[in-house]
Amino acid sequence: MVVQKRPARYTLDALLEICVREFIERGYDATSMEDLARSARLTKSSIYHHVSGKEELLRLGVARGVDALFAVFDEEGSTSGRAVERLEHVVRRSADCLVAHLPHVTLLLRVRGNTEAERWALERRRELDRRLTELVQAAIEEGDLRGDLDPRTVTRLVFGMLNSVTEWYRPDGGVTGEQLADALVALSFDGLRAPGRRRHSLRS
Amino acid sequence: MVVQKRPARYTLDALLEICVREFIERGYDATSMEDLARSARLTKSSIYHHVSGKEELLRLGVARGVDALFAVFDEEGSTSGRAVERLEHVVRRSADCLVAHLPHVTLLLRVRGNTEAERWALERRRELDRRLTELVQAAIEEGDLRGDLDPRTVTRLVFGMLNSVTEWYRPDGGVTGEQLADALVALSFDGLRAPGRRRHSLRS
DNA sequence: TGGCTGACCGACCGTTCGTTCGGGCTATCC
DNA sequence: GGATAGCCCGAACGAACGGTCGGTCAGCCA
Repeated sequence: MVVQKRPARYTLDALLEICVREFIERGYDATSMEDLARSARLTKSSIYHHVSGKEELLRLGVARGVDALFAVFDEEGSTSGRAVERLEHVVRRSADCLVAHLPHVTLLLRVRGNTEAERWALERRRELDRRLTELVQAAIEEGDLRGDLDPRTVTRLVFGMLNSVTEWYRPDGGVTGEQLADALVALSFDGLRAPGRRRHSLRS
Repeated sequence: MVVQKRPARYTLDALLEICVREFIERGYDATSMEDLARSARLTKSSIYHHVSGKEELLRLGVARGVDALFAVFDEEGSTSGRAVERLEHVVRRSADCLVAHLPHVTLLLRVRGNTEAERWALERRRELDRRLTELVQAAIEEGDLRGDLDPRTVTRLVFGMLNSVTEWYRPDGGVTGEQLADALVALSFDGLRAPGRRRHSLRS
């Protein structure tokens, strides 16, 4: 029978939260187990009671980020309706999701492929990229998006703008998640230019 | 008198190029001096003949990236004309510059502030961000950019989209620097939506 | 031709890394 | 109240780290 013996200082999730924060601040490789232990007010060896090692902490962290992002594509708004509406839904909800799971998604977007866990994360990101590209392609074919830009390129740019949010967004920075999602959708679909002054051709 | 004794295998720049490439591939912290030496076909100790240590390689690399980006703001097109035109010039030329100095700029955008050199690089990036924000603010006040979005937020989003290019762009990937710059400017200013279908209000 | 110097190397330094191990403490169960 | 199991600790491990040191070797100049 599993019983609570002594009140544990940490659940796995609580410890993970702290470690992910450290990974983000210094970078995974620059963060030592001592750093993690100090931040959690534990000893190095105690951490091994909760996880098998440093890499598992990374794996658990990025997996949470992956799960959060993939969930957006399973929502009803991402699977039915015109492609352009599905695309808008994905962009908006991805922004929400990014804000809601900021640490995990940030960690996910920083992996470089040095370990098995990181390579798995990179492959999952590529899959997201593929799905987004399909949406853009479909929306162009349905005539709702301009056809003078390479779908692959604009997908990466929109995705890049979306993901760049992890580089600067702070929940207490005066910008709500909804405002951010609005700005992202507005910029992606209609651009910066003031209404009535839009250009419709590529070259100046 | 300084004379060439034996033909040196490396100039500082040539060695730096190799090291920057390694830093980008694995990340600075995950790259050991042994990795660098192996990639340069030198021994560890030989590298210290050219530079004072690992951190100097990082410092030299990011400095080149900083110089390249700042040069854009000193160009004539960035200092005269309407703000919206200066902004477009900066975005377009930053894209060019990013493609032309891809490795150094990529390295610059990855630093996390662990060393003195990295903190200096972060400060310079913040300065670039400030200048771009000023441009956006001015263009809104001149009535050329929509005023319903927070200048700070859209600056960061456009900057983020621009910088995200380092995450995927490859010179041999079939997209020229000019095509990329076109797509970036088109997306930033006019958005994805097909002409004639634009929305002008924020909310759906 | 012989000394000098720039370029490079092999061996090794002290430190820090991620991880392991044995054991101690404490709250619960029988 | 003894046994048990969960949680945590101190000490230490081998490996890998960035960096140092003395020396070798090739080519130029006096």
